[in-house]
Amino acid sequence: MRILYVEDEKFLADAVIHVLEKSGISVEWADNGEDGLNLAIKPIYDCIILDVMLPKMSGFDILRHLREREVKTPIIMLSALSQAEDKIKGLNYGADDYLAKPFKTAELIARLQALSRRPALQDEKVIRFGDLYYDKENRTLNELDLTEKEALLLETLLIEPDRAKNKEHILNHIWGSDNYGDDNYVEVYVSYLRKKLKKLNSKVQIKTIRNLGYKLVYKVE
Amino acid sequence: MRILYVEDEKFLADAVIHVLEKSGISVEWADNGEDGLNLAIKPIYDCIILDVMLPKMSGFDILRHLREREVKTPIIMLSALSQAEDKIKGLNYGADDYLAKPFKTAELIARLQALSRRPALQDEKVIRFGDLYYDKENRTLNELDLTEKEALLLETLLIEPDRAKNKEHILNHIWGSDNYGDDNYVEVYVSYLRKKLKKLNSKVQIKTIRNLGYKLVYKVE
DNA sequence: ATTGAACCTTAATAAAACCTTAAAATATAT
DNA sequence: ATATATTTTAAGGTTTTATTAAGGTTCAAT
Repeated sequence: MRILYVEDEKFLADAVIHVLEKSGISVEWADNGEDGLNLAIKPIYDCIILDVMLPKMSGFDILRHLREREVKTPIIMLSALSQAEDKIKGLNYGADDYLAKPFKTAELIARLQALSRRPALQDEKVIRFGDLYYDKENRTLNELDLTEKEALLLETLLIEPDRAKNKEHILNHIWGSDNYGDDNYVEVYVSYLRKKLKKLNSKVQIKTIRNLGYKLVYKVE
Repeated sequence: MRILYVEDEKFLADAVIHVLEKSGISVEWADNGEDGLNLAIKPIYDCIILDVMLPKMSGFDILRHLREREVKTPIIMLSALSQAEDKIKGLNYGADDYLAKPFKTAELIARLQALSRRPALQDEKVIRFGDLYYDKENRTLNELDLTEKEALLLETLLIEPDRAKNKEHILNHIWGSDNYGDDNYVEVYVSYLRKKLKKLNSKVQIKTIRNLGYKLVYKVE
């Protein structure tokens, strides 16, 4: 997935771009409204994320120009003002979604994926996450081979990596929804996968959220 | 699109319904607050339009009840009073839009469409309050993990944060209504949650209102 | 000031949830 | 057919969280 991100706060932009790229989303960045509009016109993006308050030209203005020229790229507006009024204004001008600042990047990713319909990463041959490099085709994680179930577990966790997955979800994904397997299956394979992550000296870990599920985290200290 | 319209002025209602249906919007009508609430609870509407002044139960009351039960259907408030105060009140209680009477039906339709366009905006995964950032999905509060019960307590307090919740209410919300637990459960978890707020250096506090309950406050000095 | 009720905090115990390991069963390759 | 790898099962251990209980503090009424 390839997106355009128009945002003038460099600090925020850096952080967001970092996370998005980690999730396999390729990001182009413009730090003002004019550049943003010029890029946005090109029909190469799967989605455009527009901050409202921008130098030279506001997000609303860009939005209006784009819709006037019938550029159909899905657009998500970002604004510090969570007022319903602003929300309405953006949506009336033809934005597809609206997110109030500050927002959780997981939320942004979820909405990007909702808009782009096809669950990203799904058909990628290779998935990067943190210092990990998973090759689906060869079922290798960095220099280690994974078994089938280990690989399926990893793939499950790599779909929307910021979202925790519960055991039932994982069971369905690996053993099929008919099979009402034991939670212990999951625990065992989480344990196996953790062992391999450790062996790789990866900074990626599988975090347990009690009663809720598991998720991948990239430990940056 | 299917909507619920709660309005006691029959003459107005007829006219509005007529225009909406002509635009392909299917409308159900309730002419008083009580019926309105009973219908509104059903998660089958794309939007609910609430008049403020209603027999038996005001639009604000309906709104409050709905948000308390975590009904996420988008809501548009209608009021003869275009007072800014009323608008703020409605939006604070969780209305998504506000329209002053008299209004043009074209305006209403535009707003209905704006609201229905947004994809699943209603199910917020993240709740902000003051300097707090609660991520329901990952059960994190800013950078800290919460346990299940802590999270449930916080969620309870975050529903209509301006209203104090008494211990019984909290017990029901966390331990279920059948369980007639000890008030001390609540006190213990309030204490735990306070400890985490302190650790976060948050300006949000849990205020005790003796004999009445607890509420969140955002301390701005 | 004294008192009792409501509330707070903390620590211990109990109960779940989760983790790990290894043996048994099954599948796969040689 | 045998060896090897993987999956399933099972058991026991570890950790986290929930509950209980006890003693302390605050508050408001007298």
